[in-house]
Amino acid sequence: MKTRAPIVDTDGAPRRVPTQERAKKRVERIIDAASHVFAEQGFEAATMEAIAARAETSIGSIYQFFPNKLTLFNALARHYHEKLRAFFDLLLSGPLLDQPWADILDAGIDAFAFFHEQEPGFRAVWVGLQVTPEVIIEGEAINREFAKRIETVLEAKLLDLPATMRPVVATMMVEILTAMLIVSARRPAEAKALMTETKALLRRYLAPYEARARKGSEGRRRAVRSPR
Amino acid sequence: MKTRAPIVDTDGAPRRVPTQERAKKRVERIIDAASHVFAEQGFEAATMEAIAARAETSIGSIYQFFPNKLTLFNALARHYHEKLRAFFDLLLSGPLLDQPWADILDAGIDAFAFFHEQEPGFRAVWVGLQVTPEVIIEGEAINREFAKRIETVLEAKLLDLPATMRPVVATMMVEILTAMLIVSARRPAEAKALMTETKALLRRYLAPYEARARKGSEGRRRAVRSPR
DNA sequence: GACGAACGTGAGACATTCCTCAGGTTCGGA
DNA sequence: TCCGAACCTGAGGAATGTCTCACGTTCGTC
Repeated sequence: MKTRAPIVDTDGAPRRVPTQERAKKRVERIIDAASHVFAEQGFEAATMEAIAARAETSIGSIYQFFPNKLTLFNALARHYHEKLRAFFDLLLSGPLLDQPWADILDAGIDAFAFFHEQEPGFRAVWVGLQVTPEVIIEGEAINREFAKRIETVLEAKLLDLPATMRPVVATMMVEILTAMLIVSARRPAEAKALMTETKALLRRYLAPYEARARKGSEGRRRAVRSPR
Repeated sequence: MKTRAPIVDTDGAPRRVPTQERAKKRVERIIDAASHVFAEQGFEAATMEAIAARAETSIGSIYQFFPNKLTLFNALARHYHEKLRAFFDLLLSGPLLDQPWADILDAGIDAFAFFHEQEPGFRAVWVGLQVTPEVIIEGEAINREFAKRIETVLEAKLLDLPATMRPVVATMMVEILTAMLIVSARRPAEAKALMTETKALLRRYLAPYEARARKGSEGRRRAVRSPR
């Protein structure tokens, strides 16, 4: 009989949780290796053996902590989602929010692009690229969360954007930025031009929603706007 | 899900070409079945057996005409590319080109969206979704070709858009439209709103490039350039 | 130092898939 | 009707992947 010590529910399958420092380090190495291999090969093509080799450990070790391949991938996804959350908390809690909306937009795009190319496995996680449907659903959640954050900025900065439209506009921003970052990654030569255009495009898209001082009275009703 | 044997695109591999009517019909059935299975499962998850079953034939028959899985997929891609080409030839040779640019844009988006949701396997082919890197490269080609076509429309209609910027702008249009169609497919409830926004977004993006009556030269209508 | 728990290993059980091929069937021209 | 070519079939070869498990090692505690 074997009482498998600390047992935890990792996506449904029971697996050991690392308690010793040694094991924690190993799990870290596995996640790091996985991020590279998944990024380079895609989910399907990536093999557990390749990940084990890159982590300089054995397959068995991986299965000590991750019950299966998909769980490992999801762990990786969660890992990046945490990082991204922290990243944006930092970004939006800084002095950036006092800037004009167009500057926030540019800075946000730059920041996201930076994160995008900085983290190896991030793209494999963020996009549902080369991945099973299950994972795409997982990815959807963070997309929506990201959009929600953008909504709060929209609310604060684009006073002429009706509240009911905020979700759609935020979704557009997230999806378009994501798409263009992927395209940029596929075409390094055009990447810079494409990102510049993306900024211009989003600016023009959002411009009509900026509450600006209008001279004279028009027949159209104005959105409520708070004094600043 | 798993790739046991090497998947290589041996387009030059010796394979029988169907001569009898019976075989032609079979090939058609295989392609049709493949389009459904690939669309539903993705490239990796789709199995040749599933395709054979759906085509109501045997695995052996598929291999009579297609040397391997990737070649079958590429044949499917070519199949859709043909269709898409014809579709756009029709669209751009019609009376549409005499309309204002914004109307062409809307009509083009609608048409593409229609094609997108009409053809089952098209999305699997158009997007490199759930597919090996080899196939993404293949898909890039048609993306660029599509962009090239858009460039000619830009040239004719958006006279204030510098020639040097046309490639970038056309690429933006293709990639953004594609991305939004994929998102729409993932979120049916929001699809309509997203497509409406996509139109608005692209209009605002392109608006500055419209040659409009400027002070001094008022009254002269926008010139519609004759085709080369 | 002793000892149990946690940890690490990797050969191999098991599963799945791509693709082949030998043998049978159908077609079409003579 | 005959016959060769085209066609069709599906069991199985070969390859490769996921995941297990029995056994060996290291750690933490007393």
